[in-house]
Formats: sequence, structure tokens, C-alpha cells
Amino acid sequence: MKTKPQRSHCPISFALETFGDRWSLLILRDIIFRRKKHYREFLNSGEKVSTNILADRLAKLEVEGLIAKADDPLNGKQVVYSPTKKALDLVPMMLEMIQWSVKHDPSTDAPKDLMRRLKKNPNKLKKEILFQFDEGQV
Amino acid sequence: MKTKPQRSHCPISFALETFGDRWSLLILRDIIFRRKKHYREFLNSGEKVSTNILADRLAKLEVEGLIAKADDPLNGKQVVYSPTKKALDLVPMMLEMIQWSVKHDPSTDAPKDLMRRLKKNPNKLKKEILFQFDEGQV
DNA sequence: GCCATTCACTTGCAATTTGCAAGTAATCAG
DNA sequence: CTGATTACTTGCAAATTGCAAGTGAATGGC
Repeated sequence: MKTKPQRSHCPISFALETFGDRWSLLILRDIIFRRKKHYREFLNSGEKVSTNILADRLAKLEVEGLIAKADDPLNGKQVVYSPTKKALDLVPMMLEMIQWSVKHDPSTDAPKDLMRRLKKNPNKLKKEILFQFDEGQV
Repeated sequence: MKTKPQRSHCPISFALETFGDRWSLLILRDIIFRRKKHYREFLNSGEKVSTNILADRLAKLEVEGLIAKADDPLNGKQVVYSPTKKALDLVPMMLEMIQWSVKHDPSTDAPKDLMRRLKKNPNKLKKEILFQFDEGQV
């Protein structure tokens, strides 16, 4: 996989180059917020990625150090994807993004419970999300 | 311009559909953080958008209600672009994005002063940014 | 051991989107 | 009136995407 030259060293641009396409952040959402681990699960998420694009994005996210890939020791044909610390560091940004969308999308289906916890105590929510991944961290 | 059907009502997906391409957020960065107003200024920003893409993205951002377009009353050949409230509501997300990039991009060139102010008092910084646009708000 | 199924991908190709270069219309300054 | 500037548009080649079908390894049932 060829790595493109950076367009600039602006932090917004850096972020866009790392995960600023139509699919990468959805995969990270699946991994972080929906606790998905397997290729098949990503394929079946609501937005219907096509399989070649999914394979490509997973490879890129791995190269960027956002996800780690491992063979499932219990099941030789399953591959397990997990978020790295670098990916988990995106949680605050993703929560702000969610808040923005909830405010501006009249037909949002953001989970009510998540929004309630986010409103009540954002730091606690962030810690709870991170806590789920505390073992085997890359 | 044809509006695409929403892929899902997930808030992350909604955000990506609104500004999740390689250029929209850079235009908003120019407008909000660099106080740019004119087509020519956007063209000249560090990442070198091509002119047809820029025209397309400005049109889309206007349709999405993120920017407003106005003829400059003082200069008939200039068009002035300004952020709407909906765009300014992205400031918290963009600041989190900046923090993430600064943490993970060793060659970041994020303005030191901005980072200092962000670290010291994020709410104050947000207010100061919004204050600059307080007049003529759409 | 054999066959069907499941899983994680690849491959081929058409359609859409992008990027570059050149062109156009309106305004303005002298 | 002329030449420069601004905000775009147009044409086309190249890259990216999306869809459908295929591959190969591992597993489960018999």
C-alpha cells in the first residue's frame, strides 16, 4: 500500500488524512461503540460497505496504527480486530461529533441512554468506554 | 445538485455525510480558524484544492446550511462566505480533532498559542472564537 | 474422511468522483 | 477602452468506488 505525501502539517488535515473518508470512522465506531470484532460484523453494519472497500480500509487503519489484527486463538477461521490507544484517543472527538449530529439531525437515532450519560457526566462515560478495552491494549 | 439518500440515521454517519470528505472540513477550518472569506483565499490554502472541487464543496456546504454566501456590498466582484451557527457548533469537535492530531502527529504545526489557550481554558477559547462571528449570524 | 458451510478476503469491471488545465463572464482600476 | 482580478465552468484523463462473483483455508455434521 502506497502512503500518500502529507498535504500539509495542519492538524485538521492530518486527521482527515488518517480517517477522513466515508468509511474509516464508521469502522472505528463499530469497533469502539458497538464492540464489533469480526470482518463479517463490519460488513453487516447499517451502512453496507462493500467487501473490497472494507478490506482496504481495515488494512489502512492497521497501517495507521488505529487497529490491531489478530487470529482468534479459539477459532482458526476468525480474525479479531481491536482498537489501539491511538483509536481510543478519538473517543472525545467522536462524542463531540455525536452531539453535533444529534443537535442538527432531526431524524437521528442516537441511543438515548448514551446521550443521557454523555450529558450527565462526559468524563465518566469516556472512562467507562475506555475501561472496556483495558486488557490487551496495543 | 442531487441529495443522496442517508445511509443510516447514526450520528457518526450523519456527520460524515455532511462534511466527511477530504475538503469540506478544511474549508470550514479556513473560514472559522483562519477567518478567510473569499474563494481566492480558499484556493490558496496549503492543501491546494482544485477550483472545480472547491466550487462544488462550497455549494454543498451552502445546501447543508453550514456556510452562507453573500455579495460583498463594497466590491461587486467579491463574494463573501461566512459560517452559520450550524458550522460554529462544530468548533468543539474540531478542537478535539486538533488535540488528537497534535498528540499523534510528530510533525504537526498547530499554532502554539492556540494549543496553550486550549489547554488552559477550553471554554474561554471556544467563546472567543464564536465571539468573532457574533454579528450578522445566520 | 468427505461434503457443505462459513469466514476473510480478491478479482474484474462499470460507474462515479477527482484532479489538472484551460476557458468564460462579470467587475473594477486607470 | 483596456487589462487585471474574481468567481467560477468545462473538458477530459486518472483514480477511487461499488457491485458481483470467485478463491482458499478452516470448521461442523455425518
